[in-house]
Amino acid sequence: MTEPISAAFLDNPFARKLTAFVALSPSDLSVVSDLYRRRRPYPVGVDMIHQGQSDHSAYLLASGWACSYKLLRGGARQIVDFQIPGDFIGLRSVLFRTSDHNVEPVTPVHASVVTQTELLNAFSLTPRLATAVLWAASRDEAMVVEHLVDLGRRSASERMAHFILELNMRLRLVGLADKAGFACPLSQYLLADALGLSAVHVNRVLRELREEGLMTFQKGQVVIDNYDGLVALSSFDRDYLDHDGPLLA
Amino acid sequence: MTEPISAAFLDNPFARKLTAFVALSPSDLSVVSDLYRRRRPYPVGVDMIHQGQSDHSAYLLASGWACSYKLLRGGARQIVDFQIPGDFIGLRSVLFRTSDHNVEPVTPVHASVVTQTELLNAFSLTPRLATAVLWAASRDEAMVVEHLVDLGRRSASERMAHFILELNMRLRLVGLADKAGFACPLSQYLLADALGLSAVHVNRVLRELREEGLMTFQKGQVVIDNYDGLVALSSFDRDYLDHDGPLLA
DNA sequence: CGCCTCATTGACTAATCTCAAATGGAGTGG
DNA sequence: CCACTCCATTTGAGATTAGTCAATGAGGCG
Repeated sequence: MTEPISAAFLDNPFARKLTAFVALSPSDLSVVSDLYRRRRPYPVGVDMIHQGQSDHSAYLLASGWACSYKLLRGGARQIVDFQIPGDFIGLRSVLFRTSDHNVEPVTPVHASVVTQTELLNAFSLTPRLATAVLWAASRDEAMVVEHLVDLGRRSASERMAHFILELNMRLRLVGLADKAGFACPLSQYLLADALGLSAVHVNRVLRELREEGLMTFQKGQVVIDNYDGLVALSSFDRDYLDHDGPLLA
Repeated sequence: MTEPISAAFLDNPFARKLTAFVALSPSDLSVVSDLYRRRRPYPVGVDMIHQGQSDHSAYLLASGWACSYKLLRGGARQIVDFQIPGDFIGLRSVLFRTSDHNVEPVTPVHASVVTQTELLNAFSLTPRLATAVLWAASRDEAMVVEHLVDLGRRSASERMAHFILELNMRLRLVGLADKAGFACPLSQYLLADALGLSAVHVNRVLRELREEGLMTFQKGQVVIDNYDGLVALSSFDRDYLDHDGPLLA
């Protein structure tokens, strides 16, 4: 029941993302397509992964956005990362049992559950797929480190610019953005929790960037008015997003 | 040439750390001891791992402290993590090829180089050791996430308190600290680069914590005057430091 | 001694937060 | 269709946190 490769490629962001790194074989692609076909909806407001839970399943995000975050005493929260179509959710919690944070949908989401057994099974059957998945995991890790640098050493507007550029690169990989902009369902509160700012200040920063002709984020749409300007402002260096792959396979 | 286990345990921080997680067999311990015996000195001021380098070797830190960091345009730097005796340096760069940051000694260091081949070899020969090492890697990752939360959502004094408590827990695991304090070779500049603060503000925060009877950091010595007070201030939760182990082995 | 680096402190400045209020859809019930 | 509510966005004013600049001290070392 293998579909034509081009079809799997077109509507399956996961296949699209992974093939950007390794040339997957038809049998690899059919595993991916099987997973993709199994997707179910998850509503906003219900955690997909909850801090400290023992059920270590992972998800393959087919459509919609999610975020992983930690809550602090006092109600504050820090968003560690956003997940977009094609991303693995909770991969580390399956590989490493590190589910010390929550994951919840930002928009209504379609995702396929992957159990630990299935994943390890798929790894032994399709080593190239395993390689590709581990590559994706190491890329995620590099993004967390870069996020840490953002919070520690960049100003609010640099952070915002850097964040938007990173998101843009990630979305382009799955065909959901181009250099001119993309649809973005994140509220200013979500941006604030990710960038370590207050929502009020996020609003001011967005206005500032708009008035300087760099980018416009309104009504769920990011328009990049001056790409090079944003790159210069945030000293964005895309290297960390397309490094070499993993060795363990 | 296997040494008595107690000897390996006592002067080898790496064995000490790993045995806190899995009971290593005599043959596991002899592998660890062999590595430990191979250690060489590395002076302060010379990078052990340099951003973008292609030689993907890792180090086992036997004595001294190191730090991994990223540099920004403009000279600012962000320290991602400190490495203390018993820690792996650049483990991820061997497993994942993610050497997108620098590592340099903070004090004169003794460490053993581990090549990729050796590591993978040791993994297949001593699976329990592999399990233990991957556990350590996933713990490191949890620390990076917690560090990110620090920078994004905690005030300067909360950050400092949290940092000191985490360091304390880590050092206790290798017998270099107890609940009352520890020797700490970090300058206020290093603390600043790790905590995303200016050195001047680090100094003020330390004074404040001292005056409030919480902790005293002077002359390379951290004295914890009020442990519970620090825990309360920083909402420190040690769970992320002793979670369950990895599944891949 | 002279030269470092690190720690300490004060005075001032800049970035960001908090509080508060106004605006503007989008949906909902009547 | 209108009144109403809810929620995200927007803006202003003032408070707070943390940064910058500058000067001084204290210890280590050739």
